[in-house]
Amino acid sequence: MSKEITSRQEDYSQWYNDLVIKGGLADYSAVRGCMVIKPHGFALWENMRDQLDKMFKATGHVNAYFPLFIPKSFLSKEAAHVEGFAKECAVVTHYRLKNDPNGGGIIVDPEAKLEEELIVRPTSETIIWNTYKDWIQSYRDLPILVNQWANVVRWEMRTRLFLRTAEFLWQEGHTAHATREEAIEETRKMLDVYAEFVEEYMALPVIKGIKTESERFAGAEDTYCIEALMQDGKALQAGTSHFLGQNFARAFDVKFLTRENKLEFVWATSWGVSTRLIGALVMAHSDDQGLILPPKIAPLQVVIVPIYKGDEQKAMIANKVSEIVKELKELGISVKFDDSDNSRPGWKFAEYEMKGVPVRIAIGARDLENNVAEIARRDTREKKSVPLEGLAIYLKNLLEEIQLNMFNKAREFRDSHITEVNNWTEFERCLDEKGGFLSAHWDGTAETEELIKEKTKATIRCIPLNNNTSAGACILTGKPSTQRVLFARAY
RNA sequence: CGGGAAGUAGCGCAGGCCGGUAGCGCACCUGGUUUGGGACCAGGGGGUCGCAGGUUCGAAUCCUGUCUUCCCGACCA
Repeated sequence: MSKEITSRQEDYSQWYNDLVIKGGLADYSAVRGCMVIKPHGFALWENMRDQLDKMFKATGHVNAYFPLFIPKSFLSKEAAHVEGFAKECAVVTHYRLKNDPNGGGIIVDPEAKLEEELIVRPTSETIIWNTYKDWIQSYRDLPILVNQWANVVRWEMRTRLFLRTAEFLWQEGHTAHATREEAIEETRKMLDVYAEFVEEYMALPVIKGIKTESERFAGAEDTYCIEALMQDGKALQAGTSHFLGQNFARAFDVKFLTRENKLEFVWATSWGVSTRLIGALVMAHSDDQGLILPPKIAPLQVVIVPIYKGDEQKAMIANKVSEIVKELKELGISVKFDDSDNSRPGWKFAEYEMKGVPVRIAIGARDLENNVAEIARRDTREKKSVPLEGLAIYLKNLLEEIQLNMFNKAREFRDSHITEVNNWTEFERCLDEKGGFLSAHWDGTAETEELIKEKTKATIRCIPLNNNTSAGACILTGKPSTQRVLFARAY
């Protein structure tokens, strides 16, 4: 039992680390702040990526690829942008190594200094808008709807597997439009795509909202976001979509001729989700036995474990299982028959639970006699004997039910953790004792927001879209407020 | 970048105070018995003790430096 998981109650952070590592998603690497995404974790990312990619294509986007390196001068062209990212950039200063003449091994060749340093991209707005300048002359060139799947680097002080690493994988969409309205529409559309993906495929309910000025992306006019709630009551930003206005067009001088032959700056958006979503998935759904993955993106949906005495029984079971496997595959269900002799059934049960496989089938000689199999679902840990006749259809339905159940469970948790609070005492107590989102009035100033953050570590996660306006008094200052916003401690 | 903890076999750890040439559990290999919730017996392989210096006849152990990781803060997706 070398693989025990720290319980959530004992140490939530350690529980998370245990799940990621023992669930086979990722490992620490020899490189500071960087992780190795292992096959199981990468398969999960591939499933997420493939579905998102489909959704991007369905909304008219195409993929492209821009350089990993960004000339230093590019980054400084948009003032807010450089200020936001300057503190966490990896910088390439040289292009060659050589043998140390003093015998100290390989050193950086001091003569191979770059004329202009290169920044390893923390995001690609600058290199992309520098490129778009050449792509855009007239309104006929618009819109440009490009996405790229890439890695980016942000030199973080403190890292956590998937949630915050120095290098991470993501997609970044960068679009260019002729009008403000169209760009805003794009920004909102992609937020909807993210929300749909996260809710439908990751079974994770989100709140769509808009960020306050202080939480806004560096260089954006507006940042929209989807916020999810983790089991420990902390919020996690699951995706962002930015309306960039004409900020980058101005910085990179990207103008186009309108139908009326007037020269105007282009309107921009950018939007992204990252491997951080995997962290959200783990923290939102899993339990003390291991990962719980939603069927729609689980790398493996069904595992079959044979239980047998002797080769004869094993062969009989394998024979029956091959029929089941065939039927499941015909229904598009991914399935693995684990007939390895290396470990016993109980060990396999625990292992697949750890890895979050949604459904396990155990089948032994006794089951064959009765024409049944034991079906265990990961989300509720229920076990049930089910007739082999019609098993594939049963499993298809079960997978759908698990997907739905996971979403409903997460939504109930989320909904029961949005608390309206109306005075400061309540605010502090609710934050400490209950956690989750606090719906409260705020006077709309960055100063108050900052003060609340200093006092409680809670930030304004977002102003929900379609928020009801209601007159009230700021939770801290008592000044007049027109609407409630959502506060939470966050990852 | 501050504060704490830790690096000894693939993994988890003991040994360290008091220096004498490294051990336990799991995993691994061979053979056998097993198989409905992490099997058992017997035999076996594997470690210049994170790295670099220093003290010493002798260093996992003492000293200095350094790297890495985890936890808690400041910064952030």
